[in-house]
Amino acid sequence: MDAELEDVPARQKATDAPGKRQLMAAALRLSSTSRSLSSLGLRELAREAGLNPNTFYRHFRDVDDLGMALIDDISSQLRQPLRDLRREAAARAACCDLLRQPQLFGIDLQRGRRVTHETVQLFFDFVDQHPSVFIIGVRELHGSSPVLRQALVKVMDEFAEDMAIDLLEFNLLPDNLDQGKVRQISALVSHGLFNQALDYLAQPERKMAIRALAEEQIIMQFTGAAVLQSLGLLQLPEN
Amino acid sequence: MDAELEDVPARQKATDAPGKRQLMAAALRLSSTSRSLSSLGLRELAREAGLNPNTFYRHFRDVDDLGMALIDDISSQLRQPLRDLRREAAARAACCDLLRQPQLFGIDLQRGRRVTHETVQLFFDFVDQHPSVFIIGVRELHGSSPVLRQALVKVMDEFAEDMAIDLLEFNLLPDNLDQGKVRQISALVSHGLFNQALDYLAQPERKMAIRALAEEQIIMQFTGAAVLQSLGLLQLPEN
DNA sequence: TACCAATGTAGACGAGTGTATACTTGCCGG
DNA sequence: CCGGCAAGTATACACTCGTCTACATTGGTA
Repeated sequence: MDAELEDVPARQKATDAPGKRQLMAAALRLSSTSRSLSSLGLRELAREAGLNPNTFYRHFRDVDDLGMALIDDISSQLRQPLRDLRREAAARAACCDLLRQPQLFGIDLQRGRRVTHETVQLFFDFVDQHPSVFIIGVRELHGSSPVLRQALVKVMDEFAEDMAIDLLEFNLLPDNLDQGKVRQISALVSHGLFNQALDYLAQPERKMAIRALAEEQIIMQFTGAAVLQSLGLLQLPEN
Repeated sequence: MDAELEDVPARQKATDAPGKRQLMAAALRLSSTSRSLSSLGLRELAREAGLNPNTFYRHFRDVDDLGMALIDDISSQLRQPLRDLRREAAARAACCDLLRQPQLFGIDLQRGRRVTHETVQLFFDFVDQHPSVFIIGVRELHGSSPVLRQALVKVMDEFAEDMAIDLLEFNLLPDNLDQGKVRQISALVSHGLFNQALDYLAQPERKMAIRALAEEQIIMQFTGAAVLQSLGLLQLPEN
């Protein structure tokens, strides 16, 4: 039944009490198959974790509190690994062709497509390896708890921020696109990717198609942005 | 307190029993301020509607059933009006300049931007007038009930389909973009718009910025698609 | 050794929930 | 006028929920 495993690396969790870890794991398990985290009962969680209902009180104030702890955990599981992998991939793609060949409006399409491809594959591989994390994350991102929403938006924006930094560092975009605009477009791309993660997991038979679609969507956005910027027609709002 | 009103036009609802209407209205009211629809209690609904709990059984099997009825209603409230408004706007934008001036890769940027602008304004005006509908819709779109999810995806895809038809009819895209690709891009745009509707409602102070951002995102996508297609570099998956 | 804080358990309380059965009311066709 | 039917109500039962108070076990530390 439980073939996921989802090896929880337990960075700082090692210092946490076992009950706390079990409760968080139970929340992840339940919310991926059952309903949204906010609607999970304190007792339901404890039952799934094989603990006494009152043990919950020892570690969390309420379910939202557990949600925040879970998001902190998710964030630390996601950000650094994904970032490392992406930088590695970008470097790999960059070293293969030392000569930049900007074909179009200052954008090097071949290299951009290769980096995009690697990034997208990386992202969805990660989704495949941590399905519950993304299911609960995207669910709560559109859920009813403002606290969790805000925390998750922050996670996504950090991801976008990392992406923007890489894009600038590896000169993947035309020079006339300033930092702010790169950041905004990265945010759009990031939001898009996370949203598609749910469809990706819900429709295993379309996995490859969704990957390709996401990839093409990103290419379209960056190409469009570069072209419009070159023509002086890009009108992004300041905030 | 309840300054929304959201004048429910009640197309076919007029034939429905008053209790049924009250229950659906209550669901809309509750799920926009409180939690997700799936986690609403049968009794909670009835209480909000000022009815006996058992009245619920007269009209619905369970909460998901009510959700489906609600979505049917939402769909009929949304599709035709939005479509009419959009066609009207497109016609208005088209008649102003009879001469097409394809500036770039077969795309008429000025006209495209104008139509996009009108469409986006229309859409978000609609969101402003029916906030609860969009809150509950987007919530359940990422929610836990597969039935509701599927129904809502259908609504969004119908919206995309209408948009694609208009795009083709008004020749807003380069001729070399075949119907399938227009449909796919429309789907991407549609999904993007609906997803942004939640942020839009959650952050009233950023409403104008979100509108502008959505607009620019659409322009970027279509521009990118047109440019890539012209270069023979558009690689959308068949499905 | 004795204390103590952290962790987990036990049992019980009132409130709220989904559901079943049975009852009332208003309406409409014959 | 009457019988049936749909809509809504009343009451009751078993269950789950969040929370409270009290108790047991552990490990470290003074």
